[in-house]
Amino acid sequence: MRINTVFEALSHPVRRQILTLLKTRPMSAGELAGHFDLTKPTLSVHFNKLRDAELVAVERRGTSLIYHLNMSILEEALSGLLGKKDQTP
Amino acid sequence: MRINTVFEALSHPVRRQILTLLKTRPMSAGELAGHFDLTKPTLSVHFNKLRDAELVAVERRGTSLIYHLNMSILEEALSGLLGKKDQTP
DNA sequence: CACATAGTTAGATAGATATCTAATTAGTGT
DNA sequence: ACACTAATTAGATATCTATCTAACTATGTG
Repeated sequence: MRINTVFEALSHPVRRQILTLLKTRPMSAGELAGHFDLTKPTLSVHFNKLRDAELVAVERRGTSLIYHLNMSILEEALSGLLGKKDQTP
Repeated sequence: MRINTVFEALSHPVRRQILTLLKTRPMSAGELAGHFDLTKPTLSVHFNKLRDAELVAVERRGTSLIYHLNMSILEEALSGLLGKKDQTP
């Protein structure tokens, strides 16, 4: 896990919005793109950065690519900043 | 709290390192600058971004400016991304 | 196989970010 | 008032980031 890659990925509002959208359920690239006033190639670049950070995982389903949220990386990165190694609640 | 400002501030490794240094104790601008291979003006810009995001607070002590960590903003921003409004442990 | 659909990659460009040197402000002491 | 130290702001520049259009890849269907 590249902590720098994770925080860079989180630094753009569109990418955080994508993560928020994926909190409800997995979505295809096209469906996600429909929520923004940006072209598909632009969104595709954002998807790549999220994937590089492992904040999302991809699964092909026919012609569609389905993006899934990966919460655990988010938690890892944050606990890295916030505190000690093991902080059992 | 500008969530965007907070995440932008967190996106640079030097700024995250500054926060980590401040976890142990408050430090002056000069002392913080000593930990990096960058000029003071450059660090000063980083301090400003952290202050804008309210991730740190400043207190003047004689000719020195002492920077303090403000954990709560970090937690707020993160819980905003991670989950529901109130997630009492 | 030809075509349509979903999505990505490539290349170009405008705008934002990080960094430096030089100049400025603020506080302390002589 | 002057000099000294700590730190900031200003201005310039190099690099990085986001975005677009155009071209390409992959999958499914008649």
